[in-house]
Amino acid sequence: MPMEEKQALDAFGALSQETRLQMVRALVIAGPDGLAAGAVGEAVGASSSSASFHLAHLERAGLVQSRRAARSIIYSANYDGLSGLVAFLMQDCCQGRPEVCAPAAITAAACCTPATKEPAHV
Amino acid sequence: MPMEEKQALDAFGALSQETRLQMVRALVIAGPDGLAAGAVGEAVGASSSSASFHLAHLERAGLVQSRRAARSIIYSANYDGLSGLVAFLMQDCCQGRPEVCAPAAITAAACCTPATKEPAHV
DNA sequence: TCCTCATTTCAACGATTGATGAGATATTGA
DNA sequence: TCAATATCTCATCAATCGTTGAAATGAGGA
Repeated sequence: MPMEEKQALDAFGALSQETRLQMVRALVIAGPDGLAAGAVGEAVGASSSSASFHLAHLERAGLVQSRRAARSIIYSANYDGLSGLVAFLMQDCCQGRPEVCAPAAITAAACCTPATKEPAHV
Repeated sequence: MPMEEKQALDAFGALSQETRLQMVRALVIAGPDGLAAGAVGEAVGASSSSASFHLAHLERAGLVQSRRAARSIIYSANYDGLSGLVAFLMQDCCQGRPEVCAPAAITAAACCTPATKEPAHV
């Protein structure tokens, strides 16, 4: 199910900024355990204030989520949000045009290790 | 092959604006024949000046392309650019994480009419 | 050539964005 | 309770963005 347009606009806006794109990458790589806000900031070379600003932006956009752990706030990638954005891009924005979706399907199959998941041939 | 990061940032920025997102939709629906600049502007309710501004932005981002036809300039969706962006999102940004790619693969399979294209089981 | 249509370019403006540093808030441990 | 740590919030400021209307460009038809 594709995400709502408003949320998709926010998500695109969130990913259109270099610092935030790097943050998403770092958090995706970190996996479900996530990283503390400070660690994310350090990973992308942002001040604590700037890191907080951008992480809040990403959270508002539904691309990451946070939880408190002791003194730290741990951020982690929101996989639903990310895959929802991919789905939006293919379905809603690109209207399911085979010219867009077919190459995307090939990419998906190639990049997410077909062995992990059956092809889901609908 | 994923697009370059700089271009992806531009593309995300281009899609983060309502008028431009609607323009892309209109052009994807219009298909390879495209629409004249004026028609795109009318479709999304933008002045000629504003339409020109946003179409130029989309073209810079590699999401649409233009050609002249008589007095009109015809814009059309750049399917390579769009599918490249989907690929970037899955591969580069999301690092090929199955949590992101698997749902995306299902979406791709479901939305682009599997009958049109073999599953490309790589 | 002159006129008209379609589009782009330009300058001005208000609104939004991102960076910075200071200060506030929340949690832990002594 | 007090001090230390981790993070967030706030105010400020420069830069970028999007809109508007007027003027410039470019192509086609009389």
